[in-house]
Amino acid sequence: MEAARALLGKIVAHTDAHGTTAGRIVETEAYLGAGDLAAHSARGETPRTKVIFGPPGHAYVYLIYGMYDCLNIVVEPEGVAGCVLVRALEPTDGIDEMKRRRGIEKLEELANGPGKLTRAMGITLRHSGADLTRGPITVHPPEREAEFAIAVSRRIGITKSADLPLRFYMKGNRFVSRG
DNA sequence: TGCCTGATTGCCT
DNA sequence: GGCAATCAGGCAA
Repeated sequence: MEAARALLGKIVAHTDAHGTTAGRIVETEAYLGAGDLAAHSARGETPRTKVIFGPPGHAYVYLIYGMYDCLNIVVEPEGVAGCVLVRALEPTDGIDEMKRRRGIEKLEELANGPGKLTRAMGITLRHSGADLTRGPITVHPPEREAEFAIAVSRRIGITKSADLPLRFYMKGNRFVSRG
C-alpha cells in the first residue's frame, strides 16, 4: 500500500527491437495477499500467481478479458503476496512508437489505462516474472522529481473488495484513466 | 476435458 | 450508455 504510493512518479521503461518506450507512473492500485479477494493471489500460489509470491521488483503480467495485458509490480518480500497494478502512464520516451502501436495520435490516450499502457509499450504475458532491475523492462526514479498531489479512491473495474481505498493517482493529472 | 469468470477497451446505437 | 470481443487459468467432473 505504501509501495503503491511510492511508485507514483517513477519511470517505467521497456526496450525491444523497436526501440525504447518509457512513461511516468501517474496511477496505481494496490493488491494485497491475504484478505484481499480482488487479488489474483487470494486463492493461494498457482503457476500463474507464483511471481506475486516471489521476490519484489519483478513484473507480474496477466491477460484480462482475453485481449488486454495488465502490468503489475511485485512489492512484498519473497513468500508474501502483494503487488501494485500500474493503471496509467504519462508517456515520456518513444512516443512515436507508442502512437504506432496504439494506432492513435492523442498523447493522453496512449497509456491512460492498464490495457492501453501495455499495448503502447509492447508488454505482454511473456514479460511476466521479469526482473525490473535488469530489463528489458525497468523501473527507476525520474531524473527530476516533480511535485504532485496524491489522491486516493476505491479501486476500479473489480467486483470483490471494491470499496477498499487502494487506488492512488496524481491529482489533476490528465493522463489518469478516470476520475 | 469443458465450463465460466474477469484488475478492459472501443465500437455501435 | 450499452455491449461484444476473446483467452488463460482455476475448478468441477
